Amino acid sequence: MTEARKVRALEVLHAHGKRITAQRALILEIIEGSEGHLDAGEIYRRARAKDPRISLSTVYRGLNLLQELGIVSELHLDEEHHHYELKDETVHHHLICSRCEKVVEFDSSLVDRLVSQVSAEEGFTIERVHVDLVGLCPECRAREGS
Amino acid sequence: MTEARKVRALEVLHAHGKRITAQRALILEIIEGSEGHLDAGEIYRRARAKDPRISLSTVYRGLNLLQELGIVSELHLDEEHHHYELKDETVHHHLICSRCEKVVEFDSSLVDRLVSQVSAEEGFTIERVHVDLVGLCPECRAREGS
DNA sequence: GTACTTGCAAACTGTTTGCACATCA
DNA sequence: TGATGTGCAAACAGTTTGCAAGTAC
Repeated sequence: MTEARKVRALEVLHAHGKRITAQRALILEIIEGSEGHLDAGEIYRRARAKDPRISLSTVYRGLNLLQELGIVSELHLDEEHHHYELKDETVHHHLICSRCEKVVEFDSSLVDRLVSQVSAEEGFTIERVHVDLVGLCPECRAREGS
Repeated sequence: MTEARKVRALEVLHAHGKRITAQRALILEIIEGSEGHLDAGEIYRRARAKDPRISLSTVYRGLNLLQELGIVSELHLDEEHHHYELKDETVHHHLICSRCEKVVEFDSSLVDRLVSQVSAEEGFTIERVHVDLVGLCPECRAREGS
């Protein structure tokens, strides 16, 4: 099933006249099987475990291509680097634990209401919506004591 | 009035045993009189217009200090660099024009409702909330035609 | 006077690019 | 075979740091 998404992604590559190389398939596989939200460095590290000869620039080029074709999205969860996830049909936003960095996805109709309200008030035509909530996840809060 | 905020900021500096240098005052002045949301490079450029001898590292160090003391906040409006604004008592979020890069601040009680809802559902204790809506501002939409 | 700040240059991190070689269709 | 993709090294942008000289208090 998650496998099906990878196959679909590879078809999109092919449909755009791009080659399906071992490296690209590997990058997709890693993003797929990872709860998403990895950064390029981490994808590179994991890729090297499977194929020690892959280069960091190939990872970046692969991610950029996948992004152009709409297969993955680039996130800006923190200030320092980009993170990537498989693009999903369902819109969702991110809850990020400030201690363990875990990312949980959520969606809420309140977001849509917010967008309608703000766009009506300010006259913007909204194209993209980013909602990131940062805080302690239940596990870290428990561990935290207090 | 906006002047008053700068004075207050300088007092905070002083209260923390930090010196009030011409460079720090200049950085504050620039952020103050700028509709906010400048990045370090732009602050540096404007600072040099007033004091050609200021260095980029001084700007970065100043911004980091101001941030540590809670006087300015660092934003991540786009992927590439940090932006800074004077920290305000009132919470607000950002509407960003994808064409002219203009930033409009907004707030809405729907955001608070969203936070309560999500934190109740997922068990997170929310510490920070980022809502960024990206789209065309009214002016750019008009100019755009279509 | 002395601790804090600055300017400069050099280091670092994340990301992109030029180029020769490899490779898939 | 010819267009595409890869690996490597070098280039970049944004940001940070070490150090000697300068400055606020």
